[in-house]
Amino acid sequence: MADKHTKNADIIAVAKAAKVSASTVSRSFNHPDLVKASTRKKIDAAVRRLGYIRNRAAQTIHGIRSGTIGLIVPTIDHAIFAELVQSFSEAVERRGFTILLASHGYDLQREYGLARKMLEHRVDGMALIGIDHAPDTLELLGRQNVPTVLLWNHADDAPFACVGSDNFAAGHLVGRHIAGLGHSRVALLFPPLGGNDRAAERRHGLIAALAEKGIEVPDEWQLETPYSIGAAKAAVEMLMSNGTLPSALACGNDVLAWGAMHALASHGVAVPKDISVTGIGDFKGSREFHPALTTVRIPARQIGAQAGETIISAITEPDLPNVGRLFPPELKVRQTCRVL
Amino acid sequence: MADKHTKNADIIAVAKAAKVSASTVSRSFNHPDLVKASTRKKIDAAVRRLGYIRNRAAQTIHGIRSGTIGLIVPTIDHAIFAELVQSFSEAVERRGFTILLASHGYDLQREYGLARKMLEHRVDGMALIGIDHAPDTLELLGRQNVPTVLLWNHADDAPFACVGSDNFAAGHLVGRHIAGLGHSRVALLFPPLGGNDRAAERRHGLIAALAEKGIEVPDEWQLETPYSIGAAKAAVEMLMSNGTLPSALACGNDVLAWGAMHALASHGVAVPKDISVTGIGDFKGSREFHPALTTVRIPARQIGAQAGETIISAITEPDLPNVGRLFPPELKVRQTCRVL
DNA sequence: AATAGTATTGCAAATGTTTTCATAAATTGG
DNA sequence: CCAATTTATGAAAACATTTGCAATACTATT
Repeated sequence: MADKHTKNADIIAVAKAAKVSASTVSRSFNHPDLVKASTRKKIDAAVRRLGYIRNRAAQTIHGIRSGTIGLIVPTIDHAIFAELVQSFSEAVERRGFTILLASHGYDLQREYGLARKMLEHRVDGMALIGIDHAPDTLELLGRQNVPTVLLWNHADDAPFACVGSDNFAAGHLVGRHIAGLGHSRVALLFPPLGGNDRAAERRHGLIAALAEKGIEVPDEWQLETPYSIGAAKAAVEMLMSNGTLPSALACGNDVLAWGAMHALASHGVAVPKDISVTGIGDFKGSREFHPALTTVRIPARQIGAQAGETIISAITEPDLPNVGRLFPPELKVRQTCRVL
Repeated sequence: MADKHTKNADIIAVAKAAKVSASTVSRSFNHPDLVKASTRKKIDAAVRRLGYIRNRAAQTIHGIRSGTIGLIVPTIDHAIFAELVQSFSEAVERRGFTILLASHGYDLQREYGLARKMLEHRVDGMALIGIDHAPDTLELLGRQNVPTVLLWNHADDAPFACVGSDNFAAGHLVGRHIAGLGHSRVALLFPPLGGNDRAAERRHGLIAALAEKGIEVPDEWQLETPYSIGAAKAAVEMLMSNGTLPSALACGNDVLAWGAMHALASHGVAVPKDISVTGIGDFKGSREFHPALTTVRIPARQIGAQAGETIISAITEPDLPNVGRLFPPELKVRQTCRVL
């Protein structure tokens, strides 16, 4: 163990140890071709001997990039964003960037505060989930002129480049599928819509598709629960105890659908024989579920990876136009729906 | 929109706009009680007008804390660490810190590189998963004298404070439970053990408990698959097609158990009638699963939250001894095991 | 009204780098 | 072997802050 009271080495200590100037040390890191091989060797030796670690903060105040990207998500807790965070982080890591991560719990005002904090850290770019944000947040990001990308949802008129799917279309896809199968008595299980434009649009799309076939969802079949297996299960158990079941249950995402299916299974209600169930998302595990979940695929890994590429290129090539990308949702018909 | 070529305001611009010196502006942020209320007002107005955002990089090179904590996990992809990351991040956010997040995919050499990068960013503290790390990593952290906490696993002789559970005990708990139920023909489903001391210890504990009852696990029943529902399902399907089934299947974690149960269900093998299944972890959803999964609870949220507290206090009160905390694993007997 | 004390502010140095410019050293061509 | 290049290095300024110290402006006390 090095003794505790030694200041950690700085570039000047290295310079002294290698008997060169600080400039040379700096150059040997940033433009190695400009320094003689033998000097570089001496420097490398000194670096190792002293355990020197460069100070990015000091670089950053020169306008050099901080090498960090701010990522603010509603939550990391669930399957929902874990995959996205993972693939996004892998993509930016590959280019030498590191992620500053924070979550706001679907509170867009907290999101603003977090965005500010990330700007204080001088992140080189920002990634947010969804298109709807507090006006403050949008103005802040615009004014500070930080490359920004919006993930998970997509719209042409969004305030920044979007990399995501069309959530209205995703909802519409399930709605049309269910209606097409002949279901008219359908229940909805969605999360609270506040601060969650993705869920809101899915729901709109779903209801719109049903309406096109003249189907309406009665109030008592419009269930709302937080994104959690436990809450979904409880909600569906409540539904079961309250009289007649619908013939189909459309869930706002796969996690909700899993919870619903567990509830149904433990009460001996067979899927799809007695009731059809759909999710949205196609999370890992939905295909393997028994019965395999009919859902709409929103390719989280691809979105995360692409978003990483997009933000990196916005950072490293600021002159290129910063275009987003739409990953169209895709209906995955599996085993949880039957024709009526 | 502000015009793009205006430099973002710095503290001097604010000072000019408020007709005071930069020192006063700085003081008004850091020691507001030292500046007259009226001056503070002028400054605040200028800050708002110019959209000034403090530059933490510049503060950091003064030895002021960066306000960031490095968190390096094997992966964020699965349920496994998502909950932990979430609760850890909430805990440190509450104290005004932000997380720098990276993942190494169970490659401890990559972990070293990531740790280095985080040190370049001058994180105020570091959190790693597990106790085993590359010697380089340990030496680096020790030498740089960065408060460090090890998550998820626990040992008294660990190189840094641990906040986690006893994974050997966790494995032992299931082993004893299964053996106690009269099972002697048991199969194991575990992830690759390289770079994963948690899984390795669970497995040891499990095998030790079985051995105490004279039970051995034949080679062909020692299954290994990555942590994924899909891979687990495939492995168990393979197992089913290869002759006789064991009477119990002990899985290295709940995700693996879910995959196994889906495989069994889709082949009409009833749990627990035809085969008993156990997990480890007690992830969200395991209790709601149908049938409810018998597993060992490792309280991810508590561990994450406590680890957050621990690292913060190690940072803000460096003189206090940096002690960890053990969350003992707890057997959750539910519906997936039967007595033989 | 003068003094002592306190509250407020500004100046300048310091933090750890990078970079521009200038200088010194080495190499090349004749 | 000298001049002309080219290559390698160092000095100093710059980056955006904070802070110790000194100076100034108040307030209260007599």
